[in-house]
Amino acid sequence: MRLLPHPATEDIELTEVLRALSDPVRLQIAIRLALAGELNCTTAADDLGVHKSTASHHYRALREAGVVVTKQEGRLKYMSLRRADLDVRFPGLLDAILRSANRPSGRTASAHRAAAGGPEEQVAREQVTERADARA
Amino acid sequence: MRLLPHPATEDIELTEVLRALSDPVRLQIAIRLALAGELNCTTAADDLGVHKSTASHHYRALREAGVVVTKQEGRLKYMSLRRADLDVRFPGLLDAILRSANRPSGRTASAHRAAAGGPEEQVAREQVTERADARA
DNA sequence: CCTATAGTTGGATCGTTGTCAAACAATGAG
DNA sequence: CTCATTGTTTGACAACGATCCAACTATAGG
Repeated sequence: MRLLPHPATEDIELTEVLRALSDPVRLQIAIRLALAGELNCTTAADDLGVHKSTASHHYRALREAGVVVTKQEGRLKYMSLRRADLDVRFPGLLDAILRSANRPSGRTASAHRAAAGGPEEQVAREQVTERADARA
Repeated sequence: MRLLPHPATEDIELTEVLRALSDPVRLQIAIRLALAGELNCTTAADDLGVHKSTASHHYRALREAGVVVTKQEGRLKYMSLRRADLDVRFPGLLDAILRSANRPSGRTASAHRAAAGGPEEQVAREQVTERADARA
C-alpha cells in the first residue's frame, strides 16, 4: 500500500481548499467521498460526464489542495477525505461546506410552490431595492 | 441611497461563493468587512497592493457571487457582507470560513519552534508514508 | 462651470484552468 | 507473456481570471 504525496496538515491553505471545492465536479467528488468514506477513482467520477483524464486532473487538484489522500492498493487507487486533518487545520469548515452542498440548489421548496402558482419568470428576478435599474 | 444589483438569496450558488472567497484579495476584503461591518471601496482594499480597478473587479466578483451587497450613498459606495442571507442559504458556512481565515497560515507556533532548532528545510517536507518517492 | 474624488469599464497581457484525446504506465488475470 | 483494467501524463485548445493602465462616469464642493 502506498500513499501519494500530499501537503502536510499545517501547509493546507484555506484559499486552496476553497478553490479546490469551488469546481462542481470536484465538489461532487468530495460529497461522494463524504458519503462513501472511500472510493476508487473510477467510481468517484462515474456519471459525472467528464473524461477520465479530466477526472484524474481533478483528483490531483483535490490532493494538492489537501482535501483528499490517495492510497494505492493493487491496481486500484482509493481516495478519501482528509476529514481529521482539515478539522485540525480549519475546524468545522469541511462539515459546513458539505452541509451546504446538500442544500437544494436554486429555489427552495416554498419558493417553488410560490412560483408554481404565480406568474412565470418571477423566479428569475434579482433583489434590488430602490431603483431596480441602478447601474453599477 | 441605492443598492446595486445582486443575486437573490435562493440563487446564491455554493461553488460561486467558494470561488469568490478562494482569492486571497477577496478573502481579505471579506475579513475586513466581517470586522468593520461596512466599508467603502477605497478603505476595503487599502494596503492590499492592488490597483483600484483590480479591486473594483473583485468587488463585482464578490457581489455577483452573493457574498456582499453594495450601497451607494452620495459619492461613496459601501460594501457589507450578506451575513443573514448567506446564513439562510448555507447555515454556518460563512462563519466557518471566516474563522478558518483567522487561523495562522503555514506552520504552527510549535512547528516554528521545532524548525528553528532543527536543520533547515525540514519544514518543507511533505507527508508521505511508505515510499516517500512514490510517483503520482 | 470647473475641479477633485470615488469608483467603474474596457483593453491588453499573461498565466491558469477545464476539457478531451491519445499515448503511456502499472497491475492483476489468464 | 499477453491482455484487459485503471489511472496518469502530455499536448492542444478554448475559456477564464487577475492584473494594470487609461479613459470614463458620477457626485460633491467651490
